[in-house]
Amino acid sequence: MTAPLVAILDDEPQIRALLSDTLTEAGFRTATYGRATEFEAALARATPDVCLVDLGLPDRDGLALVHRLALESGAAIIIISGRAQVQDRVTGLELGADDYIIKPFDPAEVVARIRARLRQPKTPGPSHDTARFNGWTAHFDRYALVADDGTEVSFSHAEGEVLRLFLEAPKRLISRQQMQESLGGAAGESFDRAMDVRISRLRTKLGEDPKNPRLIKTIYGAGYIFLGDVSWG
Amino acid sequence: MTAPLVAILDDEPQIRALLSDTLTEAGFRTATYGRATEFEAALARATPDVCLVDLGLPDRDGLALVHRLALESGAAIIIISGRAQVQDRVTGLELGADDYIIKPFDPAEVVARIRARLRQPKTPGPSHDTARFNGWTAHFDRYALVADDGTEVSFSHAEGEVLRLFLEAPKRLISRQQMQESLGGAAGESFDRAMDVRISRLRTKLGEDPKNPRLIKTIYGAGYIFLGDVSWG
DNA sequence: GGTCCATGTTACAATTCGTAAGGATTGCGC
DNA sequence: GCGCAATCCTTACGAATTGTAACATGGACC
Repeated sequence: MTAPLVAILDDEPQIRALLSDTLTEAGFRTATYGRATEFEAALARATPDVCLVDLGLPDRDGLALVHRLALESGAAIIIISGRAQVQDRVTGLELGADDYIIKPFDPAEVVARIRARLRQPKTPGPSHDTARFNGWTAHFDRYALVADDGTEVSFSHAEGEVLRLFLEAPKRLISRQQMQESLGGAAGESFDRAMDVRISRLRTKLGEDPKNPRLIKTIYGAGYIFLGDVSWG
Repeated sequence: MTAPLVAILDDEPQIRALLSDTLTEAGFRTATYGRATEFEAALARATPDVCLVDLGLPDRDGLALVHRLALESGAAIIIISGRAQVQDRVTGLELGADDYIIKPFDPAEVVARIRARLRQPKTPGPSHDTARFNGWTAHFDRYALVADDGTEVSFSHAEGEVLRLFLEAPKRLISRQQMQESLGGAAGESFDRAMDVRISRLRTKLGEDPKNPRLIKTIYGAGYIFLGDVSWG
């Protein structure tokens, strides 16, 4: 009976240290991450029982990450955020978070709320895993893209990873390295053109004009950016 | 599929009315109680899915009631209290409450937090031996699959193991390794194609189109995923 | 213009998966 | 024990996917 593992995702080192210390003291194992890509790469190996997620991440839309976690991971998800508006809390919870704690927080309460989550059995209920954008609807559970006119294109796992990365951080620059970390998993030496191929294939499935891509834009020397108005549902 | 029942226990009629109205609007059934004795008497008849409990009750120690509920009832327990000290929250949660909301509260957040609790399954439910999904009913006690039109297909023990694994985690990715561990038990060296065969046979029994399986999807390089709306009975 | 280098695309090979066929094992009835 | 049937694993080969290599394209800079 190993101690439950709590993953901590926050970009502020001080918060990470505070949470990690408190939770270790309370008898949990902890793993801390400062960036979403780092966190996601680790998810493939270790599966935490609880995830503490800060919404103000530099490299990813935090809510989209929460949504994905809720669907794919069996872990309980607790948002810790400085955004204290009721609307923030409601959307966070609706997207699949199990609890929402407001900064500044009391460590004792965090521990109590984690324990409350661990008392419950796992297995989050099934829900849809879809995102709409510019005439398309991506069904990640079915691995299919459905156009508004009804035509359906299926995509593979590798293509879905790329697509998901884009949809989780729309209108934001994604550097090549970031992408490699999120996808390849194996951290960084072997120069990889595999990603280009993935993107190429995804582009053709989206019906992009190679000369003038509207959705997936290449920023020469920097990375990629996904233009498109995404709404998860 | 009846709406979830939310029990509301608060001594202030105004709060009761506010909560009841909001929750009814949100699609829940509600039952309101002003005193603990009244509430406890009702528990014998109706079993609510969620209990909203105010701690400041005139006729009973609220925390003791929460503790008893947590032990005896399968319902999710949410405390709504004016006592805002961290210590209050911690003890409330430690005693078995699943959430703690501070007065004054925003009704929308209450709804969101109730929904978050309901997303979790109340019972792990391995005791049940039948499950319905997408036009089929699986009878694990009889090793038979019954279609809605009455046709019956029997399945073997090995096939049943796979089917049960899928039905217990619908719409979730099940990695190949996970499956081997759950089924074969044989610790990790000889990678088997046996599992593929099991799944293949199960697919044909479910009448899946090999080119386009709708229920059991293969995720190349990752595992399998069972799509389908499962309800155990 | 020309050159360099990042990126797009295509073709091919390696890996992974599906399924049919055969054989091993188990259980049952005689 | 023997025959038979059911179940399940293994083997073998075809199909799908994915990464790699090779080549083509196009921007940046002079």
